[in-house]
Amino acid sequence: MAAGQGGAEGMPHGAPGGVEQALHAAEARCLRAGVQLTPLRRQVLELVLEAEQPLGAYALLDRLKAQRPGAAPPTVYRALDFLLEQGLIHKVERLNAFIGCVEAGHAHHEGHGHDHAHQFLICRQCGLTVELSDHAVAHALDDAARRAGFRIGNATVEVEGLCAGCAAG
Amino acid sequence: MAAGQGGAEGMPHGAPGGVEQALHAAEARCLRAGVQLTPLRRQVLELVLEAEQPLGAYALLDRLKAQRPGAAPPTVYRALDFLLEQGLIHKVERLNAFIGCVEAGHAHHEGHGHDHAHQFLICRQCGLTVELSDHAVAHALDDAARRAGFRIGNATVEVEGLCAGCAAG
DNA sequence: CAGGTCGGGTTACTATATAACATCTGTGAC
DNA sequence: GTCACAGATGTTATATAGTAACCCGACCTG
Repeated sequence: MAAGQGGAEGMPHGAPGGVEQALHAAEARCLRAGVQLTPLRRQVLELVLEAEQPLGAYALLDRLKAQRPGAAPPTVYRALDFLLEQGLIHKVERLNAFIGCVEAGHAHHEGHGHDHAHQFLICRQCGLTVELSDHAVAHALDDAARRAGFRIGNATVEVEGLCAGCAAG
Repeated sequence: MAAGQGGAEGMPHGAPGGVEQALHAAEARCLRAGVQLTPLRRQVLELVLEAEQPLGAYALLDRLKAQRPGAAPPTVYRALDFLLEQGLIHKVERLNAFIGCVEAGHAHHEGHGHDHAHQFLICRQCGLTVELSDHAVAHALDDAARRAGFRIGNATVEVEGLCAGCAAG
């Protein structure tokens, strides 16, 4: 929970030290939700969290095979579906890839977890992907949708651009 | 908010009468841009515009085959790439599908066309997909991205929810 | 005509995702 | 104990989405 208490906003994923901690938080959360973070699911989550960038399902599958030779596409997709449902990871639609949810370990999200407003910034050059939880964006979107008569559910917000480093370089 | 003078905002796609008109606008626009809206590209655009919902590339391919028996995946993908570049259609990432751009025919977009801020509202029940051009959303996103040090490019904003009809029914 | 660009045909392939069925394991009913 | 069930995973096959590479013909230009 600590890790990035508000410092999480705008942090790149894959901060190496935080992985263990995030796994423990995920365990606790699943326990409380009454669902099972099985060894397989935990392994897949770990692979996602270890990566510095969003990973595709087949990239995950390749890595998973090192530990589980028998792994096949359904193996990884089922684990990913579970992790998505629990709000432990997100899918980046533009990349067909998966990334750990920065907010997953935060106490104030536990309990309603898998629905927090989030946005991704994706650097077109270096691939850096940053998760935001910008309230103003979420609110504007909510507003616009309501004006159009929509009752809104999950939103996919992904911006492609250049990160500070690449823009400077 | 020009064409349809505010009326276009929030309109469902596929208004049947408008297809011919949109095709003519597209022709004029391509002429001005110095690019060719060839018969194939025009056919694909027509198929996209005729549909009431976003269509996948292979659904388009099937329909295209009625007119062009030899059509293959590259046939339709190349046409779609062109139409995307010209800003005549959009891709809905969550559906891997394509839909006509509501703004394409608007005078004030011609000339810089393919980059206007847009958002989609997608009804999870009936599939109704509505395109918005909400300034507040675009601005909030721009802001948030700039604060994170990103120079922003294209944004994908897609909200899944329930349309007015389905929420009422 | 030589050489270029562009649109499109054709073949083959890669990548992403899911269906359907089989197996195993734990739990509660009886 | 064992029957039945549910959940998780294994296994095989297939569906869907997207691209690479090469060719050819039309057209334009020097």
